[in-house]
Amino acid sequence: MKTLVVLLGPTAVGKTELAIALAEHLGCPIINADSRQLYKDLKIGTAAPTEQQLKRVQHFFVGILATNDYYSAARYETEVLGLTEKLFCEHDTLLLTGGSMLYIDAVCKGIDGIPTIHEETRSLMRQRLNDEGLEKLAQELKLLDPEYYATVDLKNTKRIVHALEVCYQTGRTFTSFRTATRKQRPFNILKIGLNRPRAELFERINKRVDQMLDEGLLEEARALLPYRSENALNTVGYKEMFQVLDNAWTLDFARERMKKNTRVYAKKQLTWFAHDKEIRWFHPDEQDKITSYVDHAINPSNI
RNA sequence: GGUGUCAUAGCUCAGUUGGUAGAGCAAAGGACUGAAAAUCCUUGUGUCCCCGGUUCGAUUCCUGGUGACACCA
Repeated sequence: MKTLVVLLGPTAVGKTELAIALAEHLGCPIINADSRQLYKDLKIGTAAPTEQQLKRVQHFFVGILATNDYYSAARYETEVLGLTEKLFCEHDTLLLTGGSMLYIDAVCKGIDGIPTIHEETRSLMRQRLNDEGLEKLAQELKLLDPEYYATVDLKNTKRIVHALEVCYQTGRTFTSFRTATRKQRPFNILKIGLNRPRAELFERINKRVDQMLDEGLLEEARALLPYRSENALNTVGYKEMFQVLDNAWTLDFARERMKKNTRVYAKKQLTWFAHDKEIRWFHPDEQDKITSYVDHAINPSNI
């Protein structure tokens, strides 16, 4: 039986290095599950694997997108499943690693087939939001999809607008697409979570932000300035750098905001992962424990 | 050594004409289905420096102590 080992955890916990060690141990490639490392020009700010690391183990889904490429969790699901089908012909085990919660769930559990919204619908709704306001759109959603209206967070613009977009484009309720059924996968999934005591994690985050700035994050961001409105750049680190480039913030202020926002992000990741009872948690220093856990899980008779 | 000012949340501070207190930052908790590093929600009990005194009641007023800072010697 084939196994997909999923190595996950909050940002800066130490996934990349451990993933490479584990992949070398298993003799398998790595599939990236970090939604921002997909973009080829977001290197420093996403702590993407280095050239050297990429040489040690074959990586997939790293640096495959241009900054203005559209992408989504659903597309990721499809593409990763396609890739695993091929790779499992040559490997019994594959390693998926990253911290994008929704992307990981999309691969492991699947997400519902909600249609992609056309650009004209999208810009129309954006315009209406601008002209009419959230309150009015929410009332409209109440008429078109009362069931979703009853559960949606009424202050969350994105959710309300997206549900309306789906209603208008398809002529069906948004709810009718939301089956929340778990899809079966033709392989086993073994989830390994990496975590550290909060103080230790935050210390690493703070240090890594300083390191990113030393490595030239500001220049990386400057080069991306023409694309600043792209979703790919709605990302911790780049947002703060743009404030500096606008002369709105000092570099030191941006540095502190970046640290704070990264900490908040790490906390969100942990909140999400906490619900997943399939995850077996380890400290990143417990490499031996992790490899023997994986070895045993992959082939129980082997120990 | 003398005089003065200050001591309140993890930090910087506000405040209580005496009825045990609140901002910013930091932090904590949560939601999440085709933009997810996104988007959105919630959360402030702390020996009000310490020992006494006055008072029905002191973080607030008073004596003393301790510490910090400033000025004068």
